[in-house]
Amino acid sequence: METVLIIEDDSTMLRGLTDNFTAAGYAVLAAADGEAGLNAALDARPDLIILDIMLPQINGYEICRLLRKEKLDMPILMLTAKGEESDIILGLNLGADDYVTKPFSRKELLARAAAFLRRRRQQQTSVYQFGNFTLDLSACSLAQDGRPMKLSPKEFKLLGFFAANKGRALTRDEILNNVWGYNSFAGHRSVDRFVTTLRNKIEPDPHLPIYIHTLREIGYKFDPCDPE
Amino acid sequence: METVLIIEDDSTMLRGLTDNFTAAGYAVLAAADGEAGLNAALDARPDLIILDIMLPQINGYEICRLLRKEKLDMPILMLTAKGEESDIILGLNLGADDYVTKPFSRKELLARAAAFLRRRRQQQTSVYQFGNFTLDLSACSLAQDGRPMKLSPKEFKLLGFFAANKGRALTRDEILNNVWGYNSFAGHRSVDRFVTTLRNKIEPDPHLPIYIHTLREIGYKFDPCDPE
DNA sequence: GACCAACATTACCGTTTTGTTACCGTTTTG
DNA sequence: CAAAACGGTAACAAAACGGTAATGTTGGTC
Repeated sequence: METVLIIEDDSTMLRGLTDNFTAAGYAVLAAADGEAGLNAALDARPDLIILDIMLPQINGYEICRLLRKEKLDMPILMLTAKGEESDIILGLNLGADDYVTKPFSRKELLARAAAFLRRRRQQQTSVYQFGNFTLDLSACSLAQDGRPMKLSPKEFKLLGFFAANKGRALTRDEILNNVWGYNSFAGHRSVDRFVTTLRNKIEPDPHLPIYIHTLREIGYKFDPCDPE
Repeated sequence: METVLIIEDDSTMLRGLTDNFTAAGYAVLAAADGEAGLNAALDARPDLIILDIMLPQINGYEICRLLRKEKLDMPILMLTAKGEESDIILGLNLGADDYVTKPFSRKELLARAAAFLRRRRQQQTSVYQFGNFTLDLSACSLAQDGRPMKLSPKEFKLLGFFAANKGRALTRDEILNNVWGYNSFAGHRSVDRFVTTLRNKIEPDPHLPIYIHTLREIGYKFDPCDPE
């Protein structure tokens, strides 16, 4: 889960923001002053920081500068009552990524935060782990214990579909439509054949599959946990 | 130099922004309507886009959506007269990175733009190392063990694109759009041919590539580590 | 014009992939 | 229990795919 660190001295505001972000599905770290915030950032390495400018002791600008000096490069979203142009520019120049002035809409703040996190997520690849296998869709690679394995295009697509639907019962028709495509003429048995070759490549014992399970009369189910 | 594309239909505003950005040391591409903007973006691949929402024909949201669909991931800074919260959220959800409402301070806009470009610059290197090769994009040079090698312009661009996307599976379409340009008529097989000539120049054994790997049915992957 | 380099396209060829079939053992059904 | 249904899988032929040499095209230089 993605973690958001909120550094804000106004306790009402802090509680409100915490509620907003937890409700939106983030893990929230809250800090009421600059020092606590700085330590939390260094310690927990959150994915995003919401940073109030007006703080006791160390102010927001200073925190921003220190974080960047420590080579922490998560996005920082600054929050302030001031609407002064020069403040905004100062903040952005110190390495902040965005600037929102109070009073602000909670929804807008959440949307801005989500935009940063989405961008970050885009940059990292989609990887599935199961057993001692690592399936990386964006790199188009499968590795067992770090050793790359060779799969044919269809085998790869099929395994990708399985991994994306872990634990779900999949009919042959569903599999055909998603892996082969809607206007493919491949017959049902083709699925079986590819399941066999996949099993031969990834199952420790292809006759007692622990990843790809057969569901009689239905189809198959990919479930690394399920021993049945 | 960094290129900023400004898409804005109000000619006074467009001229003003162009002046601001050129004065700040950027190369500026200006487009007065959505279609021109879209083509300019696809063609020139600017480092940042300033995008007005209210445009004739195609509106800003649509442009934003289309750009992201084409896998262009440069920062997009939206510009609008509307201050509606729902508009801002819509824009950010469509893949925009920032939102500034008119009237805005020129300095603030420049500062926000600079913040994005600074972040981008941090992330991207212009010198790539792989094997005993050194590829320097800004110097437009490739050297093996310090000895310079000659590459044709397209070979160079292709290798640069590979290096910038190390480890990622690249489809022929992606490669064509990024190396050949969006409105090139080059066919898919042209990619193959250039890969062959590149391999002949950089691979120890072109038949057993260790840098540029073929991904059947997909395209290619540049991965100096991956032996497969 | 002759020449040349860069580039796009084409055609041919070897290899890999893939859909199907057939046969077999197992499970379900009546 | 026997028949039927079902899935596993080896074998095979057709199709798809990528490597690459040859060919055509363009644009620049002498």
